[in-house]
Amino acid sequence: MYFKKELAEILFDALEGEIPVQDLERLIEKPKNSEHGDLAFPCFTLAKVKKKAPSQIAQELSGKIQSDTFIKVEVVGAYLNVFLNKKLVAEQVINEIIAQKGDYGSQKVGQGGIVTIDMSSPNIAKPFSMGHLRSTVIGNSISLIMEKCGYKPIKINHLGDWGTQFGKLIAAYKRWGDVEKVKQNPIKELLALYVKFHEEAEGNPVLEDEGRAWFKKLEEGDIEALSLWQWFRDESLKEFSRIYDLMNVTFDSYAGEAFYNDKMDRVVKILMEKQLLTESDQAQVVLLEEEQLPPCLIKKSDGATLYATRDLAAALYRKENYQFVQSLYVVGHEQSLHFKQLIAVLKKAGFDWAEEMVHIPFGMMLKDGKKMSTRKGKVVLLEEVLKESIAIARKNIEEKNPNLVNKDEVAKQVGVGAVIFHDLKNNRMNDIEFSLEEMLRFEGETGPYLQYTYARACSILRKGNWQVTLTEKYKASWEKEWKVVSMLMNFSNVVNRACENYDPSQVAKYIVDLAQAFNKYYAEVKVLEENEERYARLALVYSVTVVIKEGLRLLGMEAPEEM
RNA sequence: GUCUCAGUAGCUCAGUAGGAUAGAGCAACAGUUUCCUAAACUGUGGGUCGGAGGUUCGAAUCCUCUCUGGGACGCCA
Repeated sequence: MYFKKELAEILFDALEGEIPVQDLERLIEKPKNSEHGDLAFPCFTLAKVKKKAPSQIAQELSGKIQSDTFIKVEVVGAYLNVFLNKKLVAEQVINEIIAQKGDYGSQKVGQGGIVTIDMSSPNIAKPFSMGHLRSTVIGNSISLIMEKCGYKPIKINHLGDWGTQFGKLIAAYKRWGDVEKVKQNPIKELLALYVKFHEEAEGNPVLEDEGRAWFKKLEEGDIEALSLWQWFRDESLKEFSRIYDLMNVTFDSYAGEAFYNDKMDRVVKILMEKQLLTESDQAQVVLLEEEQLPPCLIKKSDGATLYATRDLAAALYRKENYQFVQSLYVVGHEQSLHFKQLIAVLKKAGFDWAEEMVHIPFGMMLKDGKKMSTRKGKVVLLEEVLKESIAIARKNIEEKNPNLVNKDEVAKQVGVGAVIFHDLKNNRMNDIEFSLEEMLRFEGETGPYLQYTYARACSILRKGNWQVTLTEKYKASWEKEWKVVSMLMNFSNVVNRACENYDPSQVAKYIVDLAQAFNKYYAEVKVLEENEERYARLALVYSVTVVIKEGLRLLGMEAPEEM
């Protein structure tokens, strides 16, 4: 809210400095009910200091608020309800939006600081499931929001491209694989080989040894193993990038697990030098008793490293390579303990910057109330869901707007938008029960609803021949527009809060509220009616399009001008 | 067992660093297109905010305990 500080200062003077301005500002709130004005100041806490009844204090203060911006003050019980000068404020807000366009709501708090974001991170040779969707979509939106707040995000796709599983995959391919089949449908074919390997291995333990042997060869740099691994990786990545393209997600780095292979000895050495390693059951661990955490496993009893070791190496590399001010990990809540341990180990090793690392957890995609398992093949594939969603969008266009020119493009934007928004609209931590029906709902609080609102607004602007002009003299009281205006005013606060809390749902909910307010407005007000307020109304409609479009962009969604 | 997340309308969820009568969407029912795209809008019904204590002028929100469900807890990531 723009004017909190201003009101706080006036109250500060009125109270003759008895209470610090910051405290006053914190007490000021936005009333839920618009009848209670635009800002409210409850006087309960003052009652103790002043030793007077709260309502009496409110009464006394009300006389002392004189300002062009605060045009009316009402006392209701212990509350001081303050009303803004609608004309002054509305025109200020709208001119700001017209001048700044997409930059409206941008901030500088980040001061160009680099923030690495570990996100998406699918496993090579495995399908891109709905589970990976969350990390991708949440991470992408956080990167956009942080960028808007002045940070410089670096998106890192920490691919699962190393491990014993690749030995098994190579072994399976050598036995039953077919070049052409893999080329045609890489992930499906590789997954089939992987599944077959496990099935066969149950009755034939030789296979396990074969798999291990191939992974050993891979680690030792065997040409054949390495080239097969490279090939699987390339093919998988090709398939993943189809999905990323569809969702408009890009990465600054694809350095995955394999990348850190040669960087782990150093980590072990550092931990050894600092005497943090302890032997336990032939394995090397870092004890974290003082931190009240279970020990962190660094080396297996056979000397091999583990994912904690790899993540430590990655953390070091990222700090040295990027000099981040924050390092974010958008990874499921199941791994919360792992990240606590990771940060604790780094701190113990004397790396103070470990405090700049933040795990951003999120709830799981559930199927029938349970975690989805890749093993049973019952996993839901993201690409199929997206295709289905696009098809439904396409069908809707055919029904509702058959004359639309670029139907395929719009269907893509709407279909993908529905899936993205469904994931972002709620608190990250909530588990999501997978439901196609729910996800592909296009009415109510959904992505398509927001895009539709935007398209309608654009349509009005087209019909009204709206041209962007600055500092036009408006002729309007802004009474009916006020609710929308006050929401537009709040945009930067919302962005700010979303950034501080790494929470895209704040933005998502805000756009829904804005869209609802706007839909209500133009359902009862005829924007294009020829009278002296027409220009002001069009300016408002334009402002709404700017903010909705920018809000959607921050979620990673597109805003078609017609649909 | 320890740690952790969640529990608000039939369903899915909001509830802004405790505040004024607890809000949306979906579903149900009843309406709105000679009028800017009905993917919209209007109205109706629906709640012991899991439970019990406590702090406070004031608690869905903070503290303690408790119940229910999810998840994690050394050689997978």
